[in-house]
Amino acid sequence: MVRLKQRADFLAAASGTKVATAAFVLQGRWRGDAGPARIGFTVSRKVGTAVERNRVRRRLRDVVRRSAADGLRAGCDYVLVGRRTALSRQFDQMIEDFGNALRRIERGARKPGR
RNA sequence: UCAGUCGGCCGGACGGCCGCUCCGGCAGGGACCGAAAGGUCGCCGGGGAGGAAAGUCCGGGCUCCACGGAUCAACGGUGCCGGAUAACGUCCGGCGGGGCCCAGCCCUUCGGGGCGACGCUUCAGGGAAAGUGCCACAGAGAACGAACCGCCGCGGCACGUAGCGUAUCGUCGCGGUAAGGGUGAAAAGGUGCGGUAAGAGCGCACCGCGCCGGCGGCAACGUCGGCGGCACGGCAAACCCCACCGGGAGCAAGACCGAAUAGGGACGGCACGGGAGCAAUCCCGGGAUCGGUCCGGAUCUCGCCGUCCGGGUAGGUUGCUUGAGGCGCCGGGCAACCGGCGUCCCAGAGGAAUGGCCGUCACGCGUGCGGUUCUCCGCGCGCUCUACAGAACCCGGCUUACAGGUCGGCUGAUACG
RNA sequence: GGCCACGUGGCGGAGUGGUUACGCAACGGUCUGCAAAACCGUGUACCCCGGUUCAAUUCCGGGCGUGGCCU
Repeated sequence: MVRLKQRADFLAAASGTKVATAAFVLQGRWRGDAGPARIGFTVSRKVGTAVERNRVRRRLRDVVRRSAADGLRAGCDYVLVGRRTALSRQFDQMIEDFGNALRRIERGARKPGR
């Protein structure tokens, strides 16, 4: 899994297509080159203490890792913004949420033409 | 055995599947990203959050800046004494003060009041006779002490009671007085006896306070004796004085590598800021330097292209974990702690690893059913299945948060001997 | 990670060791046919816990919260 690390990449992804689910918000942006898909995670301080924020990020990371082969398109950047419900939501449920969100990103990214 | 309190220690265990990161070893050949610096991608073995990692409240190491060194001033901090320590506002031991309990002693109008060994507990605990300042309201008076009501004496008035020169009461004036009332957070040594017109350290006893001296102790201080009759209210977490300590910033410190773009410098070529004018020249701007500053002035300069150079931003590498280190034994010390010997290497991330999912068990909590006088026992279900909480350069402390377990001390209750 | 400020009624915002200004808002009244404006009046606060002091919102210590800077 290639991670997003630069602040500028996060800001660019935030301007792309967004899909909200119960445990996270998925942001996607087509980067325009042939490199591998990159994933970034954002968990703000509003979510909770450092322990809870770490746990949210780790669970989301494993959600992506378990379904990475499925819907990720090369040349795209994705950012998952964690929410507090990611602490307690069923893990299988979150994997399903992620798949659905990816398909909606696909349609949404094509429709406006960018 | 149970409960409370204080202190120390621990703070889930085992297993399966899939991952992350660092170190060592083996391969050392390529592939990918990037303009470069550099980074990513194998196999095997091993390591991988805390007692608070937290708050950032103190003290250091380390790094840079300033600096020849020292002293003083300013500012900030600390504040009984001794010790521990690299250092500290921390820790240990002692001293002193306050509070509680109380053996006992003293006084008593027999109601009570004062002192108080030992014990428990608590204290940011230098100096208020160097100075300045403050002490609201109430109260007569709040800090070179003060007469409101009182109390007492003397004198005048009035002669009402009594009575024939005095007593008592009333009133006015002068004086004495800190016993009593009242105000207040605080009223100028306390209690008792004597004393007195009434009172008063006026005198005495005990206690308190101050000064001097002896003795004990490294010291803080204690104790004994004498003197003073009391002169010295509180606040320094008010200014301040005294003693001691402190240069400033912080790993986003700092070091190295280093684009793109803009800007700087040097050299070369063309051109010589804008306007008027054929031109000399005049007018209007911008920038730099000079004189301490402003105004004013003087001098130099202004564009384009190319090559090279240095600083430096993004980014990357490093700093980055062996340290006032852990564990064990022995020795010293009341203790904090110190010394010696042996042994071990024990997280190093960087949009940030140390995990995700699942199973079994232990424990706890909640709940239901059954047994049971209760305590409790058995079974089932639920819990993010665990409290507080996540290293960010590293140590020593402090403070704050914390389910539960365990060990020891003390106090109390109950049962048995 | 580090550094630094600030918490005063519903909101903004002064101030001080001794009963906290002021403005807006709210409520009640006067005025009006009804309202607005104007005028009069009322209520509501010193973030929390300890300490110093006779007395703390103020001084000191600790906690909690909010905001800013260093990139």
